[in-house]
Amino acid sequence: MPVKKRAMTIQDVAKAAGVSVSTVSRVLNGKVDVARDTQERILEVIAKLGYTSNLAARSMRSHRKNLIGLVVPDIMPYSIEILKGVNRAIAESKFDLLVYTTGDAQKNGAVLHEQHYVSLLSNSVTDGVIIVASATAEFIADAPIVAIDPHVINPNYPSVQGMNYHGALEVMEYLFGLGHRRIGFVKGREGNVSAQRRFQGYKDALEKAGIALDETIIIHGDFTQKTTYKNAHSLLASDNRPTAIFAANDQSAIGVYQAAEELGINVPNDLSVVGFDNISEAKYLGLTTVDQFLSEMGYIAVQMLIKFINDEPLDLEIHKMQTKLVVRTSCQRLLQPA
Amino acid sequence: MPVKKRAMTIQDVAKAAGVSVSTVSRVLNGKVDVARDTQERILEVIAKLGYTSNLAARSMRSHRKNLIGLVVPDIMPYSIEILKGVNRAIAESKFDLLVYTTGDAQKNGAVLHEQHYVSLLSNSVTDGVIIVASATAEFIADAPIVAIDPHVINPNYPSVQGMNYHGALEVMEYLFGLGHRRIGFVKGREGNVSAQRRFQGYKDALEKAGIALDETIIIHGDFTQKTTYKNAHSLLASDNRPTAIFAANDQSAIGVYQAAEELGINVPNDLSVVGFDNISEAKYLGLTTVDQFLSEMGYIAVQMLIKFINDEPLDLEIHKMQTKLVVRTSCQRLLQPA
DNA sequence: TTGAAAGCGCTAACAG
DNA sequence: CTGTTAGCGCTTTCAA
Repeated sequence: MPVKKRAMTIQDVAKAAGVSVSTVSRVLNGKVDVARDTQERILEVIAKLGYTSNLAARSMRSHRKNLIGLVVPDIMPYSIEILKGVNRAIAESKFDLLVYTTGDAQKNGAVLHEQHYVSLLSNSVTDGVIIVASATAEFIADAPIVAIDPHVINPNYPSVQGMNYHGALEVMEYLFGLGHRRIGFVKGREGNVSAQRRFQGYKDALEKAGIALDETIIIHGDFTQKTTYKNAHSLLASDNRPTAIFAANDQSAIGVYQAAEELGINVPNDLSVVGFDNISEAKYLGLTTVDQFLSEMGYIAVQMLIKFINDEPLDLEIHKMQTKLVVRTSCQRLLQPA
Repeated sequence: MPVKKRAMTIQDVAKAAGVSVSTVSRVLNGKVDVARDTQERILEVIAKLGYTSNLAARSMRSHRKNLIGLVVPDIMPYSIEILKGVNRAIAESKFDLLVYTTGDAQKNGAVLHEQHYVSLLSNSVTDGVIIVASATAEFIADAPIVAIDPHVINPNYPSVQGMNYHGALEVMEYLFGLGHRRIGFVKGREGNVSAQRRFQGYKDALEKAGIALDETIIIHGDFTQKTTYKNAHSLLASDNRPTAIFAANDQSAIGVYQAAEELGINVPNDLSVVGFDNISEAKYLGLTTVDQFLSEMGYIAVQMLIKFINDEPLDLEIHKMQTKLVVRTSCQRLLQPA
């Protein structure tokens, strides 16, 4: 059976210490204008009673809570990667972290509720909130907001974004450098900004290299392994097969890998496969992945948010991180076309 | 620049809709006794204004918050594994999740503060809390508590525990079945209950098999790769080398693996290595791991907690999961002694 | 240096 | 059906 004692209030402490609630409150908040012995007595009582102040009540009256909120759609590989970076920054700061999730983006009729969760935290309990992969454009909030990898970009609040476009250019250049000319692409989820950026990078790289876009070597996908696996078969089985395939994310890359394997096509000997993102087992399959440093994004977002909370200007270092660290390509595993 | 509009209150809504705050509150809480058109008007205003109720204020008055708290020391592989299971259960429930962490177990002078965080959530904002890998024995809390894998077991509140002892027995039996007789052990962190249980399982299994405990093939460790790597060298290099090594966790197993590799000892051909836990890259190194199903523990803990919150009895199914699912050994990779 | 008292935004009786 | 009112536990003036 769970413990269900009634929680103590500041009143209980006051009574036990024989003082008024306001005096206890002063001690609690480290105010200096309390007599030494009163202070000690109160602290003793607090310790003995195991009293902890009520977050809700406290948040309601005072402004600074030393708490940062993070709203994520779920705890899946993508969010987890970001969480790791956020955690690191939190550990280094004097803020604690409150992660809010419904466990499933779809649970309560989706996107509509993002605003809800943000205000839930920001208006009450936290000093600021970070929101991951949001599709909402505008937020009403008491406290500062930083968005990570938002699906739609709004100039009204700051965000940390993956370098999708430039990452894609880099990958293509690397493939060109290896001698590939016929490079297929697996598209990401329809309407997703990151996916669009990656595709744009692919197309622009082709154009710059003077290679015509060949629609027949473009595979439709939705960031899932399964869809790509299904959609990749016919292209891989045909004579039309490209020498390399660039997938919009690592899951898609795995899908290609599985389809290839089933058809007896060896990766990477017969076919080079690169995938964006680096959060799945793709790397263990010998696939090349483009690391977007999701966790860096989380780390940076916290730093930015803390600056905002403290009303400090964003310094150069953070800007640099923002633009430099977020993408790094690691293509060691790719081979030249057969 | 972050958005910093003043947050709306229920008063603003009431004013805008031309009703009293209590009427708005009723609509907000889905009470039935509100006229159709009043209701609609209020909902419209709420939507237009983008109003969201203040968590802190709401929590203070009403008892049911539909929110479950989870207190974790940090967001590291161990906690993440549990988080995944918690997330799954949350997604299936009508509760949302609030994860609280300081980012680093050591940040504020450690263990002392667990009680603090628990009451922080449980006394105010959540309907119940799950606490991971706690070292605290007693909790004072308003709401129900469930502990996951506590370092010290207290009969006063329920906990979900990994089957450390039985898992260890299973591993040993499997190794015996393969013909191993000289089986080394890498100990876990000193004073950790799980580590002790695993070691006890090792010892008891030996005894049951009529094999004397050989202290010389026991390696000291602390659950880290590095320590084990350092400590394993001399044993692996000696003639005394066992045919199999059972490590208290996966990190330790990796440490053994690295040391072995460096000495030109092939795993698993020359030496079988099994590790408890299954959250690191151990599996990709071809090491055998004992899956404790950390994520299952998280899943179960949420289910238990929800039962407590709803004052429902724990049903058989949960009990079964509690005792049956938590450990599964998967030893396919182990070979017979050379 | 301390206490009394006024709310923070909200919900829940209690009247009407 | 709706408004008035009394707090929830806390911080923060304002007085003493």
